[in-house]
Amino acid sequence: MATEHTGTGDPARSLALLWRSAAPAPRRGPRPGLDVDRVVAAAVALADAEGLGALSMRRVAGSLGVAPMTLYTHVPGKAELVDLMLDAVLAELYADGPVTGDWRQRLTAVARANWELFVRHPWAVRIGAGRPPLGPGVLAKYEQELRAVDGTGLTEVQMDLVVTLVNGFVAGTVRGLHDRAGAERESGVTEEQWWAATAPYFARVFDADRYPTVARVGPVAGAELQAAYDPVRTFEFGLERLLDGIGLLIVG
Amino acid sequence: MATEHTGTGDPARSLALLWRSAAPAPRRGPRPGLDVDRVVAAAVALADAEGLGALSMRRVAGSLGVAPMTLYTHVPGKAELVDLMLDAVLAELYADGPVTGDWRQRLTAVARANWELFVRHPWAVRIGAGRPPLGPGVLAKYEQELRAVDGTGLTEVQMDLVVTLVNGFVAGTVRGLHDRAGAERESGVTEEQWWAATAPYFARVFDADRYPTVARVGPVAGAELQAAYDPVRTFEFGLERLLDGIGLLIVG
DNA sequence: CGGGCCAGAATACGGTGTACGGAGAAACCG
DNA sequence: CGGTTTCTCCGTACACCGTATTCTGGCCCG
Repeated sequence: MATEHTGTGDPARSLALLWRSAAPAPRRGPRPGLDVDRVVAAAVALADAEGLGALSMRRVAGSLGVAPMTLYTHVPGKAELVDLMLDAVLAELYADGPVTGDWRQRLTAVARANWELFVRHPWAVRIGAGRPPLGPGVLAKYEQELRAVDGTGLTEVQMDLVVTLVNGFVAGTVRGLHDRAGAERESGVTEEQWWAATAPYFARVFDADRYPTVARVGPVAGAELQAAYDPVRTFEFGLERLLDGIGLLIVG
Repeated sequence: MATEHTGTGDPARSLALLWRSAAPAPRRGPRPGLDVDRVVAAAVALADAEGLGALSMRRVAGSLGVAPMTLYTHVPGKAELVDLMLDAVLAELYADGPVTGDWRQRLTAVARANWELFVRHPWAVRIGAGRPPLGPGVLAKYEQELRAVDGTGLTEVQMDLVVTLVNGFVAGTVRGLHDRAGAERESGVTEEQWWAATAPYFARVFDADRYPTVARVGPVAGAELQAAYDPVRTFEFGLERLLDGIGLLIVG
């Protein structure tokens, strides 16, 4: 499983690819049998199906029926491909139109939309986006999310901070969801099996006198959250707390 | 840059290593020139210095002056080594004693302690811990953090949820910090250089009429947050909002 | 003393991204 | 029309990765 970084390589080339504003199609030479959109779509499909760890140039090329080096005719490198993938899936957000309602409803919708996107594309949350691909998907997302907190009396800086906060919350929470799913997929061992295998040995090393609060809270939380599917419960619980806190900022 | 997963391999072996409760040292055979602690320390030092992407068995072995396969005498595999590394650094938390004060002060201290740990060990936040290494470091952390919200009137489940929420918030925010630092380290291009290279092309594709809110908010937030070092500001701002929200739950 | 145990390491294999250069197709231009 | 240029595609190679397997040599124990 790999974490990829955005924002590498030549900015001009990357932005041209993101906005599909590269030079006009060449006039000479053989007609291409492949284009950027198809490469990106194949890569997204592979990552969706098998996770970011399965995303190799060889695998993407194989799924397109071409040689690995062929991909480099269309994208400068793997990192740039990942930029393109991320921007492509972010473009799915708010495709049905902007979020509506009062500020709380709008922020709730923003959080849920992002959550659902990362559920559809688990790999997307793994991408270190310190230098986001400034493509149409990213810009549309940022625009719609800023609008969700527009007209609330927040300053521009506060608006940006709230949007960043909600995004960070969702990303962090959905990571928990995927960490569990990823561990299962990569090991082929379900959580129940893992715990069944681990618990006997854990019981041997765990000293309730040394960790009294864990001994009290752990079994109760474990029993209840196991049933309620912990990362989702965490999301719902956390979103309420976060919105309450943001509400104090907006409403006072 | 790799994201590693915790919780793989044989649970018995992993737990024995985590708690250093493996069978007594063998009596026969050559005296080991190496032990688990030294392997873990070398791996932590390498990851601290160069990030998780530089963490290969060959590199760790090289820093210890041994052949790569030698490491496998001491740890079953790379995944288990990563478990050990994570547990080792988490053991640094609250080493000076538990957090004190009222519930808000305690949670603030928990958040800050975690933030500072991840600043010291940036790689630690990259580890998908869906199946946490249940070693002394992880257990001590969980114990202290549960104590920070003990006696507040929250149920055991709520305690666990609040601890998870705060941890997720810190992890998500510090990732932003590291995403930026990581992009710079891997590309050798500072953020200013990157923006200087990107901005001219971005200006060409960016249409203010299509993204009016971004056009209004972006420059203001960018100017102010650039100076205030955005991920830290996000952390401070977000922590206040989050604590306000948790406060409504605790105090009503 | 000799056999067995054990740490260490050499070798090899299957996997990764991509540099480099060649082959062949298609367009351009004199 | 033919030579040159442009362009897509891809084979080969290299440096890197984790680790399976087997061999070597040191040390303990009966």
